[in-house]
Amino acid sequence: MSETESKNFIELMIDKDLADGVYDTVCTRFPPEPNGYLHIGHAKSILLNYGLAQKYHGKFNMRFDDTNPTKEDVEFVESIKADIQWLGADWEDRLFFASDYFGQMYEAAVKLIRKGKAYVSDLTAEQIREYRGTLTEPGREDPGSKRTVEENLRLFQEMKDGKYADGEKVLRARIDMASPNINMRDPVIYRVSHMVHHNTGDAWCIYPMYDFAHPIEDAIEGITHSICTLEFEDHRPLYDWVVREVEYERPPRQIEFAKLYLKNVVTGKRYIKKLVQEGIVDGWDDPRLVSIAALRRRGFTPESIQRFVELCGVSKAHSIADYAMLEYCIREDLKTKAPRMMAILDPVKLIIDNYPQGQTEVLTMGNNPENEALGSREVPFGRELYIEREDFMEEPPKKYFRLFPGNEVRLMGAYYVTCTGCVRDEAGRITEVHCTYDPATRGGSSPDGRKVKGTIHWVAAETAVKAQVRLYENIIDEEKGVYNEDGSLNLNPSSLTVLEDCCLEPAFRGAKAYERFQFVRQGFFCVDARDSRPEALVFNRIVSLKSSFVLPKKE
RNA sequence: AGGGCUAUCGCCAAACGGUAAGGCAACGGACUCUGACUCCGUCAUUUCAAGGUUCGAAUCCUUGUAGCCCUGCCA
Repeated sequence: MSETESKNFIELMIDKDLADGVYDTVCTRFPPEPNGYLHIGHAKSILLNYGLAQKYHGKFNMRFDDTNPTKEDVEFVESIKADIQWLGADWEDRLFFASDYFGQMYEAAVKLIRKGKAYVSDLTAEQIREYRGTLTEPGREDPGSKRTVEENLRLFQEMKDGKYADGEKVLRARIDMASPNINMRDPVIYRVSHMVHHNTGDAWCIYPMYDFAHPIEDAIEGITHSICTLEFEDHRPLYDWVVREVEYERPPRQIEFAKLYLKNVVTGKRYIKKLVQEGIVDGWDDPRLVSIAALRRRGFTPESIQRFVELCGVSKAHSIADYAMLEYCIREDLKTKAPRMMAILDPVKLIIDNYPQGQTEVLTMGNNPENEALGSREVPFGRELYIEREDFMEEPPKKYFRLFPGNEVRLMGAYYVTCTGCVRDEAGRITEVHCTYDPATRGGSSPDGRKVKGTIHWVAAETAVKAQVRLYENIIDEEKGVYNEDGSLNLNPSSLTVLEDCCLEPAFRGAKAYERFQFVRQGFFCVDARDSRPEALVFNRIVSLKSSFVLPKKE
């Protein structure tokens, strides 16, 4: 529970800004481009920005950075909004679109032209690249740079009026063609693109570039701290140039932090798109992926992701978090929140020989021993049960406390049973395990106070819900990457395992997806919210088996 | 190579010149109606390296080394 009191470097910067009177409030934003689904990495940015606004009693804005219609789609704005809401970041009534500022951006560009700080270029994209120079050589002056203010004004107006084809002309900021920072070598700030924009339709045929648009968006909204990822560090001088030249008072400050990566997890849009296209996963929300939608479908809670992001911290060091940390967070969160029911994934029959033939009874079991508020449920019990195949061993190794001939264990919440042996088929496979029960131990405790070392879970055979269970493992890429260099897939096909003949207790039936979280001895399982087929319950393994759960090795 | 950034335990990450927090993972042990959970204990004489300044350095200086980012009319 004890939290680290130390502040991250962004908070320290904010503290200083506040102390120095640079700002007197804090306003942050999350500015995604609506061109794909959000993933766990975005969650860090969202929660960081939102959290900062909360902590400093400031504001958090939601803004779609939709300045490039060629890559964007409304499909994504809805999914992004839904994901952010689900994560718990509240933008209240401050949902913005960069495209709503196109008018102001245009005016800002005109202002720059008037100040002699921007000019229209006739160069082609290739020529601009040539003129830009290289990492070690300075660039050359653009011929368009010589134009007069009036000419630039006229040309830019004509660009806006649609006189030019895509690529025919661009507006460039006049900064320094010899700058060691290539972003400062007269960057293009407006391009012609005759496209229908999802928000502004065909109102515009010129669109601002990110480097020009973003600082203006931030300034218009009164953002104080514009937090972005490390790769934009080189753009900060340009960001500062724009807010200075457009003459905003109290310009926002850009601060960069390191992205969140997960070890061996695929987040690249390119790869995921390919996985979806090739049908290897069933969509952007396939539980094996780490998009927000996938994590949600898989049963992660917003709280668990908040916790995870918090645990990861914020810094400028490139880092890759262990998936184990994410698992820890969901385990912690679900531990007391989720009802726990019994499910047998690899069933073998357990027959209680001294339990009256035909008799059944109903036991009441608590849904979560750590949280009584979750109530209880009725669980049918009978002479024939299913137990986990691994809960019986004919010849147990040392420290094996479950069923073996002569040993007494507790059937969770039911009775003590003593194993008497097993039956095998011709192939030698165990088909039945036999035992006797002690009627005096109903409920799972003995009046004489004797103890048992093992407790196992079970499901009554007669009422068991037979299910096909799909266990998902992450799509991981071990070192080599998801795809080999030749484009072939490099994945472990076992990333999806289908278990047939699983047996679940009746309480599963009719439960809402969220309520179906379980412990099955060693893992959390969650019914896939998307799959409602009763005969094919879909589970996502959230916690993989740990070595300590594997049977002890024989010595 | 020009510029920018980063280097603290297997993984995150504190420390802001005063003598290396914490979490995850791992490993012991106790407890337990889920071999979970919980609890208790162990886990960096050392901070990329080498020098220097200082009573004192992860923190300052020097010189190296390694990794990441930048040559879109993407964001």
